Amino acid sequence: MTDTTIPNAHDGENRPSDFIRDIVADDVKTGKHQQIVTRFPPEPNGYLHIGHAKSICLNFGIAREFNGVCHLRMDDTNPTKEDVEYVESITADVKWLIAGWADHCLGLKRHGHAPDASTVNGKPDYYQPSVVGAAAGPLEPFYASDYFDQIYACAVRLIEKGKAYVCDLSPDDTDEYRRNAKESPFRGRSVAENLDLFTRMKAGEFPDGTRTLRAKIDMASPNIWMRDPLIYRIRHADHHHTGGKWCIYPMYDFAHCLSDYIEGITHSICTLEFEVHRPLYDWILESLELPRALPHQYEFAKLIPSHMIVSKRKLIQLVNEKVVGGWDDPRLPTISGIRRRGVPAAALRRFAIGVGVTKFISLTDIAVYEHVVRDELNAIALRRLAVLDPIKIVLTNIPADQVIEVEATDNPQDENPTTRKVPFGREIYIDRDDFAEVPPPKYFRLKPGGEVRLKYACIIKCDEIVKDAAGNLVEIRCTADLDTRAGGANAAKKVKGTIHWVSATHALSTEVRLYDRLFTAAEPDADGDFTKHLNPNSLVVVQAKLEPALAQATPEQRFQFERLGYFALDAADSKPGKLVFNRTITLKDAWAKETQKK
RNA sequence: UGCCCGAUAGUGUAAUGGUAGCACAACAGAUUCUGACUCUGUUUGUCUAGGUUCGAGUCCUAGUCGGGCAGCCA
Repeated sequence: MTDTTIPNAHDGENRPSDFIRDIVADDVKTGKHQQIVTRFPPEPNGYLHIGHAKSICLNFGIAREFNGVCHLRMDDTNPTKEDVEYVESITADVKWLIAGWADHCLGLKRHGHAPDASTVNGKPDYYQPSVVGAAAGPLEPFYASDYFDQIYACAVRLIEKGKAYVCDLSPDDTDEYRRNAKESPFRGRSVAENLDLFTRMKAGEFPDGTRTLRAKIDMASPNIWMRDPLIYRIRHADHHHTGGKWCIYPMYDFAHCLSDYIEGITHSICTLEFEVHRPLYDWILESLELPRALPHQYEFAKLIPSHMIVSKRKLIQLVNEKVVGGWDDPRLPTISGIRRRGVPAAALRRFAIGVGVTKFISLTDIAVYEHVVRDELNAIALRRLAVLDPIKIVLTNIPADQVIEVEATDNPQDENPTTRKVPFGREIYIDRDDFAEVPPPKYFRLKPGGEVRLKYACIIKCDEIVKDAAGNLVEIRCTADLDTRAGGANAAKKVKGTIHWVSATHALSTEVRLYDRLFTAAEPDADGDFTKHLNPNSLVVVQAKLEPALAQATPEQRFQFERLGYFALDAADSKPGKLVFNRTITLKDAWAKETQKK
């Protein structure tokens, strides 16, 4: 029972430790809670992005390490901004990210189940239980909007306690009064009058903006959020989840703490900007004199990755202005985009966990992200041969009708690697970069008169280059030393360079999308105009030549096109017989770095 | 301006009063049928000033710098 041993996080990480986990561990040790319950509460008004991934991994990670539960909850209290499209994408993205890692901690609720009402110690109580794992009947995420009845009842109770009042001040005046710590003239209304007015607000008697319900706290507080904050506003608008039932909606501060309480959340973890709201969070829950244990809010610094834009407003701008193809464009740091790009969930998790949890606002170098993506892919990607910018080579000593099958390793990182057969013959393609008519110093690929090894095949020697009338290189003629094949008499012969190739007669001609960073600046929005720093080469589409085995690629498979990078099938645009591959990320390239030095 | 929060190599993050570690990046080298991976080595750090203490990155005070909040958004 007092066993606080934390299982090692998977994904190659040691057990993470941070100030929030320390608090949770302490609460477990002192027996403060029977079970740890966290929550991930996105507002369904946009797609989830890499920053949310950190929050998801934190909340689900804690649930997972402490045998707890993490609720997925739509924080949907503003009907004018939210939409079911986002509910669906958010749910899918969360499930993808935690699959195989924290599925067993995902807390959902029975479809349509309303909070249980009861009386505990003479006090009214509401509780919405979660269901984890395989359950009878369909499950769905939690919705703050499912608690509108209960939240309304809490507002009424606050009025009855003399701790809330209906205010008729205009929006401008409300702001003005709060900034100047001046009490509203409606602050002294009687309980009866407040009750009557609030009932009529609910009934739809008043237009938007004419009245609000405000908590009566302390207009002299140095903390603005304690200066009689608004807890309900009038909004005659249909809600994506509750339809036309309501015309008043609770504000975040009122709805969030109550949603946490109703769901039995123990640790309510949010980002730093809510720190100043914490006294209000506590005030509401304490003022209501609720019978069960209260949740507590803890704040951490959100993830800010370099070379990316994660602001919802700016992401929407990129989508709406068609700078990218949609919310799931592989260049976007949305979880949908990252998935489509070919990044494994495990890599995103490793990054999201690896950046750590602190209260220090920092800029995380995208290189850290790129490193875990490469590292994860290196372990699982099937090696394949592909040529992105083909130039033809004729091996003059191999007959035109001869097909030689060579054996290629699927992944040398495996302990017992599997192999496949790759066809090889007289005409092949190599990448244009792998030949230099006038080679720079330390160039050890193919050059006139030089030798190079064709990966998995044999060493070839460049005899002659063929140009067209305009002087463009059209063909390279070489001789192949078949004795240098694996198992051959000269197999051990060393040459400095090894390059990739595909058989011209067997190659698949396929669209490959070469993605690169969307922004060239580390902080694209530092000067207020992130569009200025868009990378014009963030997407380059090529018609590539691929080895035939790639015809059987599936959307889940990850590939390393040898010496080039990691690639995955584009699940959205690939059709049978017409495949599309996305480059997830290039391999590290010491040669490119070397040539840039000059 | 008020209130709140923060500050450890280039970047991020450990050290919970007792040897300042780790990862990424960078650089040099080894290895290599991927200029990848792997391996070895190198450079670089406790914001400042006082104080408490045998001992301070850690505790206290002041300052400096950075950030958040001041929506009928979340």
